[in-house]
Amino acid sequence: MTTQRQPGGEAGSASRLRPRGTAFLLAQVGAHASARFAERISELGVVPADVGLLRMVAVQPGRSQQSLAEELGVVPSRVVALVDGLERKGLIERRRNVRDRRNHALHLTAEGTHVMSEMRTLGSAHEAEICAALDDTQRAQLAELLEAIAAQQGLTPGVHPGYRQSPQPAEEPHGRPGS
Amino acid sequence: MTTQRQPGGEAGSASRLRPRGTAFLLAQVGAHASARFAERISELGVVPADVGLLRMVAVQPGRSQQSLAEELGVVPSRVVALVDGLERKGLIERRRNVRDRRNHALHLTAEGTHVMSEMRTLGSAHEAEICAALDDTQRAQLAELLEAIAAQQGLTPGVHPGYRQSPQPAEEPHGRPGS
DNA sequence: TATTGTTATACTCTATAACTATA
DNA sequence: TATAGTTATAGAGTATAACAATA
Repeated sequence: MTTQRQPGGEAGSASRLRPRGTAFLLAQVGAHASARFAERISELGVVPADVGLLRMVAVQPGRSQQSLAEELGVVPSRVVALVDGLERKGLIERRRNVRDRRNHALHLTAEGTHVMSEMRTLGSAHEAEICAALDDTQRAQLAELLEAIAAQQGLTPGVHPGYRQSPQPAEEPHGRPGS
Repeated sequence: MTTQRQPGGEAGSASRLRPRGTAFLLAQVGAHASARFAERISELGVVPADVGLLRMVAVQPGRSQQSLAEELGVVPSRVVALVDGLERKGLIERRRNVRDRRNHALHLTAEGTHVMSEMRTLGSAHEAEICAALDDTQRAQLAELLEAIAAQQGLTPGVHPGYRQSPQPAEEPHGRPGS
């Protein structure tokens, strides 16, 4: 079937045999990795969007919802929905800040801490699965290249762009399936 | 912009110690690439989901909706919606198959062909933007590593997993004894 | 009866805006 | 008046299932 070669090789005449660009490969493999990760964590009862929020609260307990919204790049009401879900599942709890009672300080519950630990285990398995095709040297190489791109593109470390609220273009409805 | 602040920088030793996994980086950079691509093509009046379908019809004119649904991994009704949109935009047309009148043969219009050509230009610019941090050798290296992963993971060349209908459990059925 | 495509419908996700309670 | 959070609402995206036309 398609002869996949490095870009920069011979410019394919037939679009059928034209090698996929690196950017497409990134999107394709990245979406696959996301989907597989989502599958894995579903057994913990959480969705991908929960994970980043949980980790932020774990790293910095007592954070306000506002600050999370800002760092994740979503509107506050979205954080409400996410925290609602996590609270319902018993992984997180809201505590009124005594100094400013408008503020909700977020903390992991014992169960939440446990889930975070489980998540680390799943994360390792996930990592192994996705990189199964590569040896250690290649993995290091890949990580280095990706980090260079991430830095140059101005991505926030640890924050998945899926959180970012899509700027609604004037004309076309936008959108984007998987990612 | 080169060095992004780590959330909880000074205090969050835990997240500092352990660099993001390669799988996460893949998901992050991949989602970013997808989002930027979506932004770019929006000026052509199409969304990412349109692109794969357009390309398939371009490569193999006269295809049935059924065959597209199968290859993309979506339900037929989804193809109806996509083709509806593309037909409304004047990029594609349905022609009744004379032999089997149940069948709709899909073809690009002149405008559709033009848009495909524009898309190739945008694609090159996109590629250059995403890989701006890398030199030619590194780009080749990256493509090679990604192709190895894609092949080992069984991804269909040229098909973005975002199409695939994934059993998305969404917000995990309540009642899940999270305690 | 089986197959291609379509319509009707429902459900999830997520942003906007109005609202509450503090300050 | 300003801020943290919440609720109400609306729109896009996408699957399921019933349906129509054709074979």
